[in-house]
Amino acid sequence: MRRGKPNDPGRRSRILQATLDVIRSDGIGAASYRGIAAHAGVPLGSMTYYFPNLEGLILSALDSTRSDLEPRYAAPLLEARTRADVVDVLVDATIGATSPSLADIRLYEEIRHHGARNPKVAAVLQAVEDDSLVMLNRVLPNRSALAVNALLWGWWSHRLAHPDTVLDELAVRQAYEALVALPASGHPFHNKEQNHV
Amino acid sequence: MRRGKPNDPGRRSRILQATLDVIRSDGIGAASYRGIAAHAGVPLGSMTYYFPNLEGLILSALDSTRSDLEPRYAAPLLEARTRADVVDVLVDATIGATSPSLADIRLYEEIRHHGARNPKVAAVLQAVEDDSLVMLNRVLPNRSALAVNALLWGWWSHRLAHPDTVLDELAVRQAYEALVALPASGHPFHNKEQNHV
DNA sequence: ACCTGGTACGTACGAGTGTACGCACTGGGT
DNA sequence: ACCCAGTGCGTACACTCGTACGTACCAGGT
Repeated sequence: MRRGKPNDPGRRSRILQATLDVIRSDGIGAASYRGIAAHAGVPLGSMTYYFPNLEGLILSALDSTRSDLEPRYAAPLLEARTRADVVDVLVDATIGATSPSLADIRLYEEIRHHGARNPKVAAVLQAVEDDSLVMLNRVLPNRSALAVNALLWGWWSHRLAHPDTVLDELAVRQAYEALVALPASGHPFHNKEQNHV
Repeated sequence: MRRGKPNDPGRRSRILQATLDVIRSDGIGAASYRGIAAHAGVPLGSMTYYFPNLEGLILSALDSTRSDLEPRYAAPLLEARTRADVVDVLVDATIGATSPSLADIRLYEEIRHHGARNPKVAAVLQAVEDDSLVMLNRVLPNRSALAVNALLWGWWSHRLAHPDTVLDELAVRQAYEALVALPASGHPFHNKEQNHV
């Protein structure tokens, strides 16, 4: 065993990755120094060296998911021109190609779950949500953005609770169409534009 | 200390209640035999006597929330005559008088959270969700019911993630109105009825 | 050639956990 | 009067956990 050398340079990030893996598969509650160390193939002493306390490690790992989430619908949303395009992006993010895997949804669930009690995690959670709302606000009236954001999480959460059933695409699509067509705040006139069914 | 006597007859249910209290305030992860025993004012030995293992205790406690959840909008929903009534009930269940407290939402969160990993809890979770969907299906087309159910949870979850901000009632109402007005499956005709803005 | 500061890690401690187990005590049957 | 099944509980064991701490090792300065 060789000590002292400026060893494995990617070790720190490997630990972070292993932390996310463990959280994804077994939850934050199962994220122990020893378990993560075994998963990452590093000795226990390395863990406390790079991350002096466990909470810091977990927070770093959770925070690193922010950059994973953003591209989920950031790019497609910016390209969306009509409201029908926006609906397509949302449907896709809910059940299509750009939608998260069940493991990823579980990971978001972990963040929400711990955010409800731990203020530091709550900050991460709000940051993620705000990123998402900012994206939506660029292409939707504010009320719609809020509702769409809530519904998106509702669908994901539904998938998690019913892993064996698949959501009907038409039901998902029509719901988004209805929300996207909501009038902007303060101006409850009927909008006339491009949401063909 | 008096032993042997058929003691406190309500002890078993007091333990269950204390379990829910602990879970509500500190989460399932903090639900230990010793902590619950202290909270309920019973000795540790009583815990393992009434509930030989911890998982059984937690499952029993979670399952007992089913009867608390149902009346949340069961009765009002059955009285709803028009779709506008349904919207009122939903808005109320989201942010109004019949809406759950943050502590209760946290409790549902706990159930969802553990349901994603523990099959027994998943069964409890699906039962609760199915109860809810059955209620909604009585007064709404099936597609609407699914979307409404997802959105309701989305709103609640939003409240949990943003405890300091209050949801705008009009935004909530309009979103439900849009979903409630969705066409029934297979018949995408425009509906003509009573959803005044 | 010696020292020194920093990196990497092995180990041990104290706190907390679920659960097994055995003893104390009782009310009812004989 | 005795016994005994069953209820209620105190205690201890085996284990896991986060973290503190000492030590081995190396590069670079003097």
